[in-house]
Amino acid sequence: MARTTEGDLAPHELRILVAVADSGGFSSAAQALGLTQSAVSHSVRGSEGKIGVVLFERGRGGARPTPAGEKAVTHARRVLRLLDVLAAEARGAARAAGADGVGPEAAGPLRIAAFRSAALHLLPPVLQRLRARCPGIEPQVRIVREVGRGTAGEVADGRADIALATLDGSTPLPAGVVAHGLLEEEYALVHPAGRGDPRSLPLVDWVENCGSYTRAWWAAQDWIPKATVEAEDDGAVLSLVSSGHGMAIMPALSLMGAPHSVEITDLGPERPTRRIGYVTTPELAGSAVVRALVRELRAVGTRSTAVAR
Amino acid sequence: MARTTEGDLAPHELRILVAVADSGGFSSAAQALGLTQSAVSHSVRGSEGKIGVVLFERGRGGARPTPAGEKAVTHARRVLRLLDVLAAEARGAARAAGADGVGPEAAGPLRIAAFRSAALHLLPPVLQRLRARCPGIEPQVRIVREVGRGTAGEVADGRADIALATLDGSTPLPAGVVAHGLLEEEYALVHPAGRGDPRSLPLVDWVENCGSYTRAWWAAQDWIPKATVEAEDDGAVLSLVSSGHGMAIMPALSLMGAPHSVEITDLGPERPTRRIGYVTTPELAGSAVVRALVRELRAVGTRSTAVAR
DNA sequence: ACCGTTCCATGAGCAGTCCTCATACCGTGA
DNA sequence: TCACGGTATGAGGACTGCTCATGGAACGGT
Repeated sequence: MARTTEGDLAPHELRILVAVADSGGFSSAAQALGLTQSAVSHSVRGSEGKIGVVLFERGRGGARPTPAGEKAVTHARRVLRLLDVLAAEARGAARAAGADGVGPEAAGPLRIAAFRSAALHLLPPVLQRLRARCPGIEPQVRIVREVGRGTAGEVADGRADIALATLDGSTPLPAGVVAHGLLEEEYALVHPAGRGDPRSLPLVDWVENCGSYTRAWWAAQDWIPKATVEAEDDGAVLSLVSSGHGMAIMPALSLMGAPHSVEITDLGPERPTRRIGYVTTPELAGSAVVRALVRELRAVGTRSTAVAR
Repeated sequence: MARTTEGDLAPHELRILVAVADSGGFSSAAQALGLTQSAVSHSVRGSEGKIGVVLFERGRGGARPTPAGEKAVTHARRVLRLLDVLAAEARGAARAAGADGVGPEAAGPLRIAAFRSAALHLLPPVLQRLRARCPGIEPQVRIVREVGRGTAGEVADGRADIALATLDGSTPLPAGVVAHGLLEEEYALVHPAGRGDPRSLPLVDWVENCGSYTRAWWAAQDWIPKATVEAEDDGAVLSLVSSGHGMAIMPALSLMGAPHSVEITDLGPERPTRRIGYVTTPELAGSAVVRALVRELRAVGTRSTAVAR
């Protein structure tokens, strides 16, 4: 008799599944984990035996997850994270036995995914407060471009615990995550200082800038820019503008710390805005570390929503 | 250097932690798991070493979890359950590759906690539909008294996947669970048939009956019962009433299938109601088995909210 | 105060697990 | 055909996790 169910997958087996999915092959997964290709092959075969299902299609280019494999890898990431949380919260509970709520006892690594301007201008004060209040938390910030599934995708795939993301209604959230709004960020016009009418300059745009926020505003204007040039990211846009090569409509966070060679003008009461929020997984939303960060985000984020350097 | 973090806990270690917490001692846990007391002792010590925290206070009479141990055991139950779900969903995905949504491919055990009247009168048709649609799911219903943390506590502690609970605003939900409403259940007056004015009889109450639902209604009445007697549960209440020893204000579910020796009278437009909903953990909310049950709950629950035998 | 009971702790030894090394296999492109 | 990416597989060694046997500590009855 071929026993179909043999037992649960051990953490190291889960890690191997995740590594194979991430790296796209047994050999590269082995390298990433500091193991042998053979060990990975044996382990995956063993996991498949335990579940009773083929998890990866092996081929010339490596290994690709089957539908069952996709499910398994997604869950594997969550289980691994939950194991981390288990240890971290148990340690925290031991430190401050009895004290309830999110206090200094929250501890452990906290993986944050953020788009560039949030990581540069929104997170620093938040993390400073967090460090002061919960010294046991070790925040790890990873900058992710807000393209494709963006920062929220990192959370959905288990690569981050919480993401700072732009929440527009048009692009739907990945499945299995929850989002909450933090602040409404205002757009402003930025152009070279002391150069007269910025309308004569080309508009500089960048890939991550989601047009849906500003489209309505443009439609209400009685002029359109003569030309549009595309830059790598919002930092490059600002650099282009400051050197006099164009003007741009940029969100407040991207304009923090802008050089004095640019002028920032308010777009008036009808200015476009975009919604910034955080995204996390439901099972992490209740964990002490995530709750601690969210509290600081709320405390800091409610101010400084307007344009200011 | 004493390395504080050594690695993740393996499933068998988690199982041992849970068994120790459940059985209240190393020896009994060993017996329950078919292991030696020595193995349990070694394993727990190893887990404590990995986390870096004492998880159980040992003493005569057995072992009791420390606060850290409580957290660890709760998470352990969830991790173990998530591992089950991983395997079950991967198998399901392999069976119906590509088909999305909750279909017949959902499979595996589903642990349901319900209060008495819900288990007796609400669940049967739901489970019948569920069985027809998802034959692979094996529902396990456990009746839990709605006292203390009630059915929701079972979910919070990882002993159930989903709970049917009464959602009143007064008693807060345990941390780390999510709840959704299903139906508004109406209270009605039940009294012995053909006995004249029920107001002359004592009011029968029972422990699980949360007074907060009916308090406002009682305050609006121009009479109060002469006496109140307490019964074990709603079944006992109904039995007392049917044998002529009193009258009661009971929710609709408890009155389904009431004998003809009792008379049920509507309390009018201002009648009290209580909210019935389900409670689950965030990480299970997206799983196929839970989603399948919730869909049937919604389908069945939206009817039959009024009193009817 | 003694003993018996009932817990948990600890050390030694054995069995199974998991990793590595070496090698075989398979499909592709020059 | 050969070289070159990939994975599969078999044998052996280190390690882990279990059991057995024994020790220690705390209580209760006498």
